Amino acid sequence: MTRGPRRATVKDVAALAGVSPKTVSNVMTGTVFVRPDTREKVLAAVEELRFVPNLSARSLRNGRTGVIALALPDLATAFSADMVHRVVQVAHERGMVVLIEETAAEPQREYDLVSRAREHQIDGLILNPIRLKDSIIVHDDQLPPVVLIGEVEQHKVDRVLIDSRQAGYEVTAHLLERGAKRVAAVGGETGAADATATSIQRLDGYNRALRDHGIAPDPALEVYVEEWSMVGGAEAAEELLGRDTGFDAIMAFTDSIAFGAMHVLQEHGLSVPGDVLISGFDDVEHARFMNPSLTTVALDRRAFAEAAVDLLMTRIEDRATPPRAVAIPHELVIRGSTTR
Amino acid sequence: MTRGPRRATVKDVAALAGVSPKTVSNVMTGTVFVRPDTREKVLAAVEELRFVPNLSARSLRNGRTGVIALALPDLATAFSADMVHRVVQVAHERGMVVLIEETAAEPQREYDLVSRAREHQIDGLILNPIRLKDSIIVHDDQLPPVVLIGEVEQHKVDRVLIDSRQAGYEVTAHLLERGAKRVAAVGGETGAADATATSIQRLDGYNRALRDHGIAPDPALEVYVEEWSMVGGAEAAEELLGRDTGFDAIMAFTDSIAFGAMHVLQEHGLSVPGDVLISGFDDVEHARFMNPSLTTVALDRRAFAEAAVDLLMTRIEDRATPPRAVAIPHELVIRGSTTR
DNA sequence: CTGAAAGCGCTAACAC
DNA sequence: GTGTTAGCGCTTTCAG
Repeated sequence: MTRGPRRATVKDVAALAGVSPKTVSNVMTGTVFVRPDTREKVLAAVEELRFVPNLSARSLRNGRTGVIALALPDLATAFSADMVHRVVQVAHERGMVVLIEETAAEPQREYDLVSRAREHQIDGLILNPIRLKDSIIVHDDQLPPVVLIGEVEQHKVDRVLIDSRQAGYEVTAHLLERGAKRVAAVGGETGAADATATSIQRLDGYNRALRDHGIAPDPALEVYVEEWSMVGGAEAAEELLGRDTGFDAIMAFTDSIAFGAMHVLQEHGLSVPGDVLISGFDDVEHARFMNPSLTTVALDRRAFAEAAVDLLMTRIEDRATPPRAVAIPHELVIRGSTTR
Repeated sequence: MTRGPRRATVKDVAALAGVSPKTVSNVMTGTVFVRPDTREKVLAAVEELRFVPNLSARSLRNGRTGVIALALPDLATAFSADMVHRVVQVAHERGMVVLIEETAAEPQREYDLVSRAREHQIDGLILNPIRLKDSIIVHDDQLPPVVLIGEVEQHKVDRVLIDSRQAGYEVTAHLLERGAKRVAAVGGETGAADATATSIQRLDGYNRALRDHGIAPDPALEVYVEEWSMVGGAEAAEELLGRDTGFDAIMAFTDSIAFGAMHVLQEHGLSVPGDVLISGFDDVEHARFMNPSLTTVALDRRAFAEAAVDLLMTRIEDRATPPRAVAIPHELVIRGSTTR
């Protein structure tokens, strides 16, 4: 390995500025007051030597790296993209940088991240768990600072959540009130072995809405989608069409699922919203730009990211703080896909 | 700051296993052969102490962190999301982790990243420059390992590119051959102060295609889009409709622009592809799922990410290697938006 | 193949 | 306010 020219160190700067290394350190970190003229001398030396502090050394000393990790199941989804975008922005405002990890392809990685966080030299972790069972969190006695995002049922760890149960209720009720009689729920199944809290809660809201409107649930209207993507949504729609259930609305568990489903319906000559009403979840940017635009559940993702980062930073500061949960409010955004 | 229990160190492991720290190190890094029984003893001690090596210390010693940065203008776009996804996957396969940075909101950051990479303790940087002028790269004598991605005109640095000029030619020709007479180019303008290499090349291909088909370019058909997003595309379409140019096709510089434009046209009661043909660039996943699906220029993004990561790793290994450019082939994918 | 000692660059603790 | 000393945890000499 070829290396560049040797870097200047605090010692070099100190020598040139005629001060001690500690003073250089004080100037660089800015935590202690330094007399202006000394400060100037140091800065001049820093400039001349193009001194850049070595963060590895600093981390080794003070135990903090200024790096947090964001671990999401699938980075290719619009929701993930937006989360990455927001978290990177917020973290940067707080003086931290963000390491990205993807967990869906390799479930073991989720566990690995939690248990070996320190190896990766991250100060903390924001995790959207999919396979992570409570046991992993609970059984590990020395967790790194972790914030869970999503609809996790887990009370020992900081988390940011939305009330998916209520949201699921609201969209379903909206579909029903717009005249739908046979609303399909497209996403996870409560019964599935890997049922996520998200699935369970959204489906629960859906079922309660049906009940409140005097409609009996029909298992044929519940479609399981393995991958919550457009491809998954498309497959689910084909499945649904094959079942011949006479559905007249789709309550999709994510916008991506809704997009995929809508595409297939339209390919089959069905009109949205003429023949079938469709709703999504997340309000990703595409929702506004589809044809028709998509009714969906929106949440303030900036607030979501801020809550996650801030919870994490508090936890990093004080590992003993009792776990907190922050709920981000949601809002039903009604658009063309449910407006005839 | 509250801390967890003290972590085990190589020393502790060495003591428990009855060997020297160096042997522990040898076992952990796996670079040297260690006698199986010694190895076992060490591993047992590692297990018992739940020893996790401290990467800051390791970095401090060997100058490498195993972290690369990926800096993109806007993380919220589908193209970015997919790049993040791929780069994280490839990097992970190569044993590296990825730090994400966003540059558009704060152009200074681009310079900062290049010039202060070492401070951030990254081994190298994959950068999709937008504002970065050649001067910054050229003038800095001690660059960190950098790979530029996109259509950068820059021969002193490793880069991964696609032949946007040729691709621009091909889509435009396709539009023309499908009967369009008045093709609008929606993206950047060559004349704009911040014209990017991407704009220049795509527009150049567009102009050459027009010429080869005996059509005179019309400045009224060139629409500048500041933000290459759906919102930007929507605004551009409004602008184009306002200009009353009698356009019958849109060659959008990205899929997102195309989506935004298509939405507006359809809102105005125009049919795609009936009244207007539309094409995009990038082949993001949504392209297939729009209504109609979008004709676009596809490139193998997995190959793109692999090329970027591999160039970077080679550069990290040997700073003296002459700069290389890898071209990723593209392909015109014809879909509903140009099929009547 | 394994051990001992030195030091990567920085800052916490303590002097002054 | 600033200097001195020591050491964070690891790996690289260099011996053996």
